[in-house]
Amino acid sequence: MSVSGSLGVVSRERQSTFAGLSDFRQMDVSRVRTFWRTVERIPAGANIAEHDGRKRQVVVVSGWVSETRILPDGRRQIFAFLLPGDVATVNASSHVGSRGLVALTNVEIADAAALTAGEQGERVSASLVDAVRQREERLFDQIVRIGRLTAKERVLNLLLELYDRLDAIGLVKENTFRVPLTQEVFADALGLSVVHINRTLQQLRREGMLTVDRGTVTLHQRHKLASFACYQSETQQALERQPRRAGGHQQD
Amino acid sequence: MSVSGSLGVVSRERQSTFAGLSDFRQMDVSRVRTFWRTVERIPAGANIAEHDGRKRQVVVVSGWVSETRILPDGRRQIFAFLLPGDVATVNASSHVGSRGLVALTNVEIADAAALTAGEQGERVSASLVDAVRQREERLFDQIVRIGRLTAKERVLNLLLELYDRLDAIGLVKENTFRVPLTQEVFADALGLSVVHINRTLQQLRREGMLTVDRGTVTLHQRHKLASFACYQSETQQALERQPRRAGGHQQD
DNA sequence: CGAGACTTTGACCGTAGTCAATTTATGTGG
DNA sequence: CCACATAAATTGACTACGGTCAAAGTCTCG
Repeated sequence: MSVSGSLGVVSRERQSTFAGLSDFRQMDVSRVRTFWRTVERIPAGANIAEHDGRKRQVVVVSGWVSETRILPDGRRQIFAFLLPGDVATVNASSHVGSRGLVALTNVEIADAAALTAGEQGERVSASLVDAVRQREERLFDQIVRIGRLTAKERVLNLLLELYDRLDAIGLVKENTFRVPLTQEVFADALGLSVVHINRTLQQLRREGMLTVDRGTVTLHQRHKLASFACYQSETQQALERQPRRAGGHQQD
Repeated sequence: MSVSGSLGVVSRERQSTFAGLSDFRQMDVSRVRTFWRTVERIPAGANIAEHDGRKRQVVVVSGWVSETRILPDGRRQIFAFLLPGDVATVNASSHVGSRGLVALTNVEIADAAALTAGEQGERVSASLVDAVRQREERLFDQIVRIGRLTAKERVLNLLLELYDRLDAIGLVKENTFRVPLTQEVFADALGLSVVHINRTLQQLRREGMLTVDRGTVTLHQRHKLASFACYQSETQQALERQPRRAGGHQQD
């Protein structure tokens, strides 16, 4: 008896269904057009390794990438998901035990060095610095998720983060967005087993917190979910960091 | 019936017992002496906040610091431990929900900006850049620990990391080192409960993998432990990243 | 010696893992 | 358009790792 939906299917997915450049936010569009020639295509499932010798910094233009480590005994941990606009440093080809970048969908990436070279270099460069900062901040969120949240909280928390990030690049429509991830991938990111991810999703659905249909996710009552899952959007975090005035408490 | 040992006691510890500057590694000694006047003392348990306004980068000179986040419901997650020589960026005063630096022992810190200002600035600066890189690498290790390792593995893995880091700054003698941490702190770092940390330590002791006596830890057969706990020292990681020759496999 | 912080135990519970079988996509070739 | 192959999602049964609660026991320090 089907419980009515999966988290998604990656490999067989028709490309460009969801993350075409057309959806890219303004600034990035121009940025990318200018350096279109430097864009490199990576097929789903492939590793993103350095070309010849040393490491390099790349920017995701379209598609989903995961930052992963495989343990010697086969266990796998996904550190982060990289979406269009995100930055990452490519290490060596991902040996067991070291960190690697794996394309979860068909992906387009650009070399950061190339992007910062042009005339807009200054601005792009600043943008990349910020992307790096955000990435680190998300690593901390990830640690909290797997270190201190329950399965339900982890799933919700991650989905809420993905919502915000996808929303920022225009990939959310009516509280709904595509998550081209296998439940197994989800499990490896959240430090849970596939089976448990499956059951947790079912429970969340039964409780009406979200809807999942073939890789399309809808979050209901995001505010409630956020407080339930200890989720703080990045903008909220920024606000708390800079409480303009120490006094004057406000309701809500 | 006492099982014979605790992980350690922090607050009441006589200061300077273990991490005096005298133990500091060469390069750092000179670095610190030159800027001695810029050193700031933080008492155990205190927060390390920014002084007046903006964020700043600080270097730990002596003592242990934790990078922490407190969740709205009281749960706590420790992201990392900072030892002498480590770098961190100070955010705003640690509100609930945001990241904060907490001194676990009496601590001495220096302002990174001040350190890079002097004549040796160039060299120091490079050293700091590397420290930042190492710190990030350790965040990934932390994610693997709490995401994919069992309790026993987590404890060992963390102790092995601490061993290497303390060894690098001359704070290990005969496989033994001081860990001025409460079991509760350990628990919050490893995403476990205090009770379970306690029992796990006992188990590890019974199995002869380590010895703990009043905050002094000794690891037995580090190599075996390392393989058991999926631990890779940083130097090992670096080696795998740069396999000089692809061929020529070696035994061991 | 007493107070408070830490560690240790015991009893019991529950979340999440494992294993193995089944069902449901998603495709593919004929 | 259908039969078959494969990846992914679901289920059920059972296990176990780790959490919770509460009560000692220890250690330090004033």
